[in-house]
Amino acid sequence: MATNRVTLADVARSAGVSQTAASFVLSGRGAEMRISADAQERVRRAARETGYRPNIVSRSLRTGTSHTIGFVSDTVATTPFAGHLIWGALDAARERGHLLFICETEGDPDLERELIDAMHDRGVDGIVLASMYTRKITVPRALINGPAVLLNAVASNRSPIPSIVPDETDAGRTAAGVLLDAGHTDRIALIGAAPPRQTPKGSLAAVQRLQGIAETLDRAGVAMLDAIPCPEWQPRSGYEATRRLLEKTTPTALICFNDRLAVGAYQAISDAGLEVPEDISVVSFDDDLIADWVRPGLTTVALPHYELGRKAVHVLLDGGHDRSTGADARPAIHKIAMPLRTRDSVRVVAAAASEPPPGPGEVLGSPGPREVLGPSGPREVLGQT
Amino acid sequence: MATNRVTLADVARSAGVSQTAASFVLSGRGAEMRISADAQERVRRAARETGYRPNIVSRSLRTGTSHTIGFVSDTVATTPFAGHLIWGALDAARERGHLLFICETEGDPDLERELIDAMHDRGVDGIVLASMYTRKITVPRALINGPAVLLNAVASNRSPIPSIVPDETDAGRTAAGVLLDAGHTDRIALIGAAPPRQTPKGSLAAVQRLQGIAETLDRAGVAMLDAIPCPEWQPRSGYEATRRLLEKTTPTALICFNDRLAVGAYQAISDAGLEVPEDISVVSFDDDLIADWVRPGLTTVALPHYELGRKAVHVLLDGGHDRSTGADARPAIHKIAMPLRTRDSVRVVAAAASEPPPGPGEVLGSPGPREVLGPSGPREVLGQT
DNA sequence: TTGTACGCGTTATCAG
DNA sequence: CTGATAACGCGTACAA
Repeated sequence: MATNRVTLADVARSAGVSQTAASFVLSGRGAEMRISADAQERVRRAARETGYRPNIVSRSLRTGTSHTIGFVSDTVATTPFAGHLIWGALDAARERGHLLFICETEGDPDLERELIDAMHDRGVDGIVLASMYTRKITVPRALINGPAVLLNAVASNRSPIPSIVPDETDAGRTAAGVLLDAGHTDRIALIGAAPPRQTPKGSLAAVQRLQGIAETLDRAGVAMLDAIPCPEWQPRSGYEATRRLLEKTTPTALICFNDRLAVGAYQAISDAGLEVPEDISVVSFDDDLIADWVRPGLTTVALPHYELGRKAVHVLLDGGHDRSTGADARPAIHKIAMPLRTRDSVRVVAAAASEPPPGPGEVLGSPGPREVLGPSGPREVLGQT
Repeated sequence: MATNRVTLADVARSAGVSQTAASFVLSGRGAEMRISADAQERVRRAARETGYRPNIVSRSLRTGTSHTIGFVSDTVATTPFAGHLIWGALDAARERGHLLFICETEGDPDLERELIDAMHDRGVDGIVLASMYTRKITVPRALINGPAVLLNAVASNRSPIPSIVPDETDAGRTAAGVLLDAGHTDRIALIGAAPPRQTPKGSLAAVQRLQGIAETLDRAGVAMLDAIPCPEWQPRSGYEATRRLLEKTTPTALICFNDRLAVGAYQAISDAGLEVPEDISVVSFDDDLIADWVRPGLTTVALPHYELGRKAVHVLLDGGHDRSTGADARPAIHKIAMPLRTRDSVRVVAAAASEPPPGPGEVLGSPGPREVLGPSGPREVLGQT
């Protein structure tokens, strides 16, 4: 395969010690094994000078650990937005000395099984099964052949595999809280609130976001003005829904169930001769690229893709010590906070306790802490020529 | 690592033959070794029923081939557009029974070396070193430890490593040809044509596209009206350049050096009270996502990312038998055709030989065949909720 | 303190 | 036609 590598035996010979001694020294157990300081030094020098690198393949065969993780996604790998999932996983893996096998199943269960098996054949230490959008999935049988975590997904069937998902319910609370904090205690409408049945297959965002919103609004004693369902979470649907809404009533704030719906809402609001945020405040979810393109910038609760990816490999690598938690140990579901990205689409209605300059929103004390920004924002996305 | 796998020894025992026999049968050399048909059948049945899968790690240790490829990119992996590079590589690898290690160097040479070494440690069969945009790179020393190809890049130093790049020169010919074919024999201006020095670090697109354009225009005997350089290939620069151009002259067609420049040009044209393509035709390069968003749709010569990715792993896997081509065997540079994506930004000026309905452009016989569309257009890109 | 020997799961050589 | 046996590179009981 390569220009002949130097092996541990080479190093040992070159240092004038046994292979065992060399092995102990290089794995840091030299002192423990009471190898002479002189011999240790000779081994290290030989290793350095010959450019010795341990052969992970053979080590893997012996120890069963390959410092390798499989990342199996439905289509996330080469998708513009959710590619940040991979970014996080990649960074976390590298920090811990692991490499990632990455592949896509294109939603094909057969291909999925084939790829998972192919990874097990290569002795991966575990598999991250990732979904492009947060949803319930049926865990493929092939996964039981080794450690695994579900990324951006939860198991619909009973399964001992832990999940990493965004905290959508809390995101709902955050979104509603932003409006409350800005003094909107009335005339709040929802765009995209759909009954579970009309929601993308297995999607969790719809119900959980709604739950968080409803809970927060209830607690504050404000009633929803209206809620228009949108089976398709695309700009066009958002536009239609908002148009219908504006025909029958006059909201002062909108919570759109994702940014693409919000873009449609922007357009409908504009068509109606109204302005964001002067006439209608808009808050949304995802922090899609467009959230920063539209004018005024869209205040939105961000999907923490990068952080999700990181967490997935951490849980995968540190996992295994949580199956003892009680007899009926349910699979752990790790919820990752969805940080608020404050932009300019929310108007402050009532004067409140704190400083006005740092943009609208972000004021009054509503139940629970409110996340802002967070350290996980990944790098810029570039063009291609 | 897993629920104990079934090994070749298990299969042999279960079939009542020696491990050697089992190995031969399962590697298809049973007949050649004249194993009894009966024994062969028993082995195959045992393998099937026990769900035997060969352990690639141990096989790799023995044979030195891991059915694994390393894909090292600067930042292409999670980039919206050029992620298609990976898509192509992934598909091609899977078709040939290989899995991909994917990682990113973020342009850091130390990290790059570390990752390449980590892959060699894991016995990869070869490494694809990918760049986000086509350019010259200095080949990292670590690559010499095994087979490799350069993807979307060529070596600036002398190096025996083959390259896969888009055929930018021919793309230039194509772009110019589109205008010629549509009857534009006059008043053609260039937006983004920059002297090599002002071009993004090591970028090849600028010079090669220009060369192809110039060559084709020359051959047709048409002189360029003007050429405005744009050191930054971004919409803003395209806007400025086009504005300046329109202040001093009146082109009837623009060749923009990429789609982002073209978007800026659209805006400047609109600001000047003119229309595309009625007043000014526009043709461009890349087939960026926006090319299909803007109205009218932008006719552009596409970067064949998917095809590039495919070709890279093919060359990597089939390579090795091309070092014998003469004594001074230069590294092969594989140029991948850039297909034309015909949309609505080019007006047909002169009536010509062929059918008018199928959109503008795509008519007269100009030197050489003109690529259209091509089978490599990958899948749709989706949202995230 | 150091060296010997065995095994991880395969493939490959070489006598029977 | 088949069955021992070695080897790939490394880790580690065990013996010296």
